[in-house]
Amino acid sequence: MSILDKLNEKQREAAQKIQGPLLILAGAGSGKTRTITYRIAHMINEKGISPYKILAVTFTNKAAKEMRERVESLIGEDAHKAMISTFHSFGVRLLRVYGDKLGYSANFTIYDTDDQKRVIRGIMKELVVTDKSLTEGAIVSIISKLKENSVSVSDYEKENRFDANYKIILECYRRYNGTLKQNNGMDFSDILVNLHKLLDIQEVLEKLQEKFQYIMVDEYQDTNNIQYNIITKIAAKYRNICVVGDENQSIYGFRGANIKNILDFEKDYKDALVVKLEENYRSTSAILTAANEVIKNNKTSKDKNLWTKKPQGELITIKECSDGREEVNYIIEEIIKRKNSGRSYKEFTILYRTNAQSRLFEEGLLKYNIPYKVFGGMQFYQRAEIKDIVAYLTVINNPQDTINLNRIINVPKRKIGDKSIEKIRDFANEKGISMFEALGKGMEIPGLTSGVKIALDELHAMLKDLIDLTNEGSVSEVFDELIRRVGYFSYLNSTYGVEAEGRIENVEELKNSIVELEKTVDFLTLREYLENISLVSATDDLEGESDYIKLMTIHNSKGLEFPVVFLTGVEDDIFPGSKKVLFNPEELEEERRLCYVAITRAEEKLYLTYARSRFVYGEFLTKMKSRFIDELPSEVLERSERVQDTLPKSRISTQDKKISGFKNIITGEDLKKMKNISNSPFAMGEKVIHTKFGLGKVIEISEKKIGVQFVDGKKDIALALATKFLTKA
DNA sequence: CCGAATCGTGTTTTT
DNA sequence: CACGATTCGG
Repeated sequence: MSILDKLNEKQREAAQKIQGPLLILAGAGSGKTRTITYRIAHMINEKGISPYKILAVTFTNKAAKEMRERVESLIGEDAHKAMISTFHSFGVRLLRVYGDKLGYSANFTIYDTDDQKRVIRGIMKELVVTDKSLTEGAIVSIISKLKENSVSVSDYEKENRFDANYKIILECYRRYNGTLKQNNGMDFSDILVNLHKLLDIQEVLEKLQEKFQYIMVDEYQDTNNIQYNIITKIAAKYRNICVVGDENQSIYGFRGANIKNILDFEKDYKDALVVKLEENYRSTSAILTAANEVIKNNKTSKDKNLWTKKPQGELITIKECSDGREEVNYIIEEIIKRKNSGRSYKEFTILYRTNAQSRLFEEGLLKYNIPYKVFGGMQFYQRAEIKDIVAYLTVINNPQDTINLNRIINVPKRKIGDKSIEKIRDFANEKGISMFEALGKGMEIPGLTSGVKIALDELHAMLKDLIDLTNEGSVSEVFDELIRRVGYFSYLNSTYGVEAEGRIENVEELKNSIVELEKTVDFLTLREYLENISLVSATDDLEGESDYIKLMTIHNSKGLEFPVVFLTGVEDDIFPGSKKVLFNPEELEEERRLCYVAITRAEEKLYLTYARSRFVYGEFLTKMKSRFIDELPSEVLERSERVQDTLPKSRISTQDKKISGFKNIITGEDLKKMKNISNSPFAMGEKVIHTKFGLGKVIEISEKKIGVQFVDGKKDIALALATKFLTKA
């Protein structure tokens, strides 16, 4: 009897190969995670390998967590002794320990994309960049790419290129790195860059090689060059490296993932054992046939064909809709139909290419009172009020962090404007102290009014008290004290009016999440907490308990599976996306892999929908169905094309235009109505539907406006416009 | 220094 | 269209 008895033959072959290089090509739904977790369990329990010697790297926290839990269920406590972690958390852990060798102190800040943009924006101002074609976002992504391809500032300088913006980008890159270093901060790429730098230190490298003698990398097709280098270096001594992946699911090229890493593994390790897992346990054969056919069109696809013992199952439905609204209605009808015949909401998932597409669905679902949850998109942590609080906490954790200090120095308003900030900065530079220290010496700073000086003094004292509090208090205590001392809620109330309530709720939700987190560990330090929130991802909190429909991008759906999947907006220019794709065969292949990922999420039933016309960029565009639809084999398809429009086309479109297109244009008719309105058209407590915010309830009526509570907050609507946006529910 | 109005710009995908 | 950034008047 062995743990491995529960695996199929191929899976077992892979799990038994402990020594030497191993490549597992695992098709979608082929029991990849199962194979890895059993392999780890087998190594520890049956081969006597110390769990401390095992390093397993994944891309998302969710995957790491799942892997840990599944190993634990097989062998118990020992599972936690193995290092099962994401690339980034692994890097951060090591850098907390060894970062001083690279000039960082252990409390370094992790900067997200928004922070990066802010820094670049500042630098561009300094450099007086006039070229409008250069956005901070573009520069941020260029810098990230450079970093993840191990091109340092001096390497880039040596390239000495002649493109128009080269010099500007080079200078941005240089100053950006300087700024981050000065602030004791790292961006996501720096975590990898610095981890890689650590490995150049012989003593550290040897230590790690000796510690992690058995290495596993999940989703290997998504590794970028620097991740590849990191893994290669650590594995170089013992060469016990097992990588798992599927070249057909490489969908992160835009962020530097290099599909060659997996394609060339056999060249890198000539003695590698290659195991292909092709039996799929997830989907019906109709779905697999479709997936196989689509991916065949890719040249980079290795020879691999998914098969299943399952029957064909339901055909795949292709639905043509006249526009986005009909697409929504159709999907809702199908959901209701299937719900009535026994399915529950949580079995349905709506997938789309871009986050912006979620809106229409949200409106529709709200209207029909169908519970749903959107994953990803505008994230909780990106909301202004949350970012404010997190910025405060970040400064408390790392007072050297001037970038976050700048964010909150005048929030709430303390009369410290741009001019004053400049003076403080100059003073700090001159004295060679940090900006935080300068706050404490406000009285000595020339050119400030006395009011500002007092404000600085108070701010400094407050932050200092809070820093002291972190030594004895828990994160939630610091949090409460912060809110109280800052007077944050009254700030929200005075600046956001009726909208404040929702924002206060968000802050409270943040507090709750801290309390929840604190329950799971002995003692949560502020540093650990901040690290935790900067490394979480969109689907990390996906739990299967509650009964709601899931909405997410295809990217976010990777690694997940759902009984019924609606793949929406399958139109040229949306999926495959932008026109650039037409000219770039590599990008088209990536889009096709994305399509493959989407199809293979479905277990039992798959729908593909597209619209003949869609409202984008503020106007109606005529759309063509995606080329991917033509790549599907017709024997597994069922077309649900409308035979005939029940309403004349023109009427449909003008109606729609009225609702979503020109809702802000007021006609003579409306003006007449406005004059006649003497009272609110809606009663207190009445349920209403807003064209944009969906279902809401009237909770306030005044002379000029009515206040409506929507799901994501309270909004004010001018009485004169109320009938235009609102209808009775 | 602050708030309001205006102008301009932007759309993949995310650890 | 919708958001953010810039600009102007107080």
